[in-house]
Amino acid sequence: MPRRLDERWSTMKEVANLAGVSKITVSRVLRSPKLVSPTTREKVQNAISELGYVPEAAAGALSSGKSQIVAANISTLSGSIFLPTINKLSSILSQHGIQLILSNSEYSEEIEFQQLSALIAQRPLGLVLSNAFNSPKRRSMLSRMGCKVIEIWDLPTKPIDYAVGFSNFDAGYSMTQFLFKHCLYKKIAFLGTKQGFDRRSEMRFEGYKKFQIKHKNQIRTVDLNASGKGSIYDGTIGLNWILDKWPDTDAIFCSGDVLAIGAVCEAKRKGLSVPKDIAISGFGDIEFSNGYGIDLTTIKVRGEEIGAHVANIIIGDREEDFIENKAIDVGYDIVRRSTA
Amino acid sequence: MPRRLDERWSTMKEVANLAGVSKITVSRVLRSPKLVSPTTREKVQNAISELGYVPEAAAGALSSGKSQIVAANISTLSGSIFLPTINKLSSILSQHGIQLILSNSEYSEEIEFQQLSALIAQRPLGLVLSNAFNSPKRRSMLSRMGCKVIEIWDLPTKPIDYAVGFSNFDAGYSMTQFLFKHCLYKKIAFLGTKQGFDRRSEMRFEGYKKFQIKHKNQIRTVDLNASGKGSIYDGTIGLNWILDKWPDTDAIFCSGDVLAIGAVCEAKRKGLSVPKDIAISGFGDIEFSNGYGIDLTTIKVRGEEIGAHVANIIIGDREEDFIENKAIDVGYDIVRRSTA
DNA sequence: AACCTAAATGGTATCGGTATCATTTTTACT
DNA sequence: AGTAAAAATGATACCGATACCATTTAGGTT
Repeated sequence: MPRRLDERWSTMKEVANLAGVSKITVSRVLRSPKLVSPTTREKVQNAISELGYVPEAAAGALSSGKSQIVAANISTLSGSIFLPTINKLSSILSQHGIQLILSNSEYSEEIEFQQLSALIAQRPLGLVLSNAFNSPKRRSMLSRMGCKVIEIWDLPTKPIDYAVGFSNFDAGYSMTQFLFKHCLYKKIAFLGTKQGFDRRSEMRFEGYKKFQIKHKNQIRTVDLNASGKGSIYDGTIGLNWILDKWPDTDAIFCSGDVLAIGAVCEAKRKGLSVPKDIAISGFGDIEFSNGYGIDLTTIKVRGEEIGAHVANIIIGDREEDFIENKAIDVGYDIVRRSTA
Repeated sequence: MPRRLDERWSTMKEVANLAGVSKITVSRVLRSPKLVSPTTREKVQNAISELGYVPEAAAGALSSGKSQIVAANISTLSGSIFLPTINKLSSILSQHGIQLILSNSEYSEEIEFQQLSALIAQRPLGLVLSNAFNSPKRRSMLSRMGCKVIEIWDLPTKPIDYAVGFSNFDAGYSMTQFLFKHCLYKKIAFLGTKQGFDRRSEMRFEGYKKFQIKHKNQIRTVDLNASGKGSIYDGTIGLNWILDKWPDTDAIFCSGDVLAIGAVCEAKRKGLSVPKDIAISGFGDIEFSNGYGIDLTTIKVRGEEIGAHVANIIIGDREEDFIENKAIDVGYDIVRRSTA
């Protein structure tokens, strides 16, 4: 009894019949046309377009054991920080007929785990993660993945498989150093998430801390965890908290541009001059950081480049190239504009 | 000869053996646990966790004829306008074990067509489109989809299947009316894409035009097509072009918030007072529109609500509810802040 | 012409699940 | 207790492609 409820799409068999060949030949025309004679190829292609045949990915995946899917789990879509990466990745992959499955993990750990299972169910070619998942349960799942696991936007000391990013620790250290040594601010505070939600932000904080300790500077930071994830509003609050606690602060290093924009705005609202009264720097160099009055001093990250590298890893056949090059450092730039 | 190159994942058969049941029972435990006795269910669940079994989506999809995938093709990821919608959609779907495939169509028409084919190959449960695809070839493909086609962020007169959005035409008309009748600006210009790239923007322009014609007002607009897609920079240029051409313009309705922010900024840079010398309004109410100094008058769109509706349409079993309700209007709000 | 190699094509099993129907076991009721 | 209905479980075929091996055809050589 036929189970095809949906008769809309013709099958490879039907194409084969119309073209007067066997279905394996149709398969060859689609996957390795060079093995098929030009005459046959044309017959088959005519049949394909006549029937409007589109092969069913699930069948191909099952049969070949390889899906045409890449899964990306990023910590958040809002905030736009990952957009250039995702955009670029998706563009390149789609040119190779590979689809990108996107999921975000603004969830409890349990649900996150379910999500991971759901992604594994797709048996993707690659799994792109923006968060270092380090719980043993996760690591064990990931190491069994059987596909390329690519961690992005950071450089873990021990990548599961591949990593494309830069050192958030170094970035935090560099910016603090830049503010201290180059811009000559002496009482620098850090504003941003320091634990839990965003590990990359944590690492930037650690970089800040290291520099401050090394130079025997006071560590000035407030806890934003409860309130927020780096919104503009968080920036306005954070600035006030810091200035309340340490009124002589002369620079604030914000762990994200959005926070920084909020802080700049709030400083101006309070009648403070930026950077004369208080210098502010950010991280990310999102579109809004430059132009229209804000003109933020920040750290520019090459998000698109990360996406392109990830795509190459997934598509690349010459895996040997990466034997010792599992971690790609795309670096970052400190961009000095007018806020610091 | 076994073809399972990847022996990492155990199969349903292996789970069944370990639990001492048939594999169809394992399938039932996963898909309709109520049909299985509690005792058996537990045995099976133990086997599943012992083996770390994760079912293979491709096999299920092939066998059942239903994938657990929804495909979304949106015109652009950058610009962040669709983010709340995608975010919400993805969240709800993932709670139901459905994966979201994302592709963006910043491509030539031909490649776009290939993309559509690639999406069809996945036999998705639903196809979400942010652009009204109207070429006959596309429509014929889409009508054969055999899945729910959902157009978002606009309300086409004849939806292919479903539509969730609002009338961009009305929004354009309303904002113009608001500026004219409520705010009493008399020489209103429109700044934005008027053809080609973004149909929704076109429709807002048409709304503007209709109001202006009806009230015998002059239509003031410049062609941004060549230069841009609505960046901040486009806003700065656009403002100048408009003021060069019609120096007595007293209000500019920008077809997007980012453009509007650019325009506000440029106006201030030129020493103009906003809104006294020139009023500016936007569209979208993105996060950056409010707060920190910009405080833009704009049209607020309920992007998340759109995502939620889309998810309900896809998940909803009670299809009857939608017999005559194929188009859901989520509306919009004009938000008056300080720039107009 | 005979023969050999390479190119082109086909037959069959199989991937890992689910649909369908059949069978067994349990429950409920006269 | 006997029997019908319901619940639980299983056997088998099948979804639509590809892998593997076998076979046919074309092309070139001596």
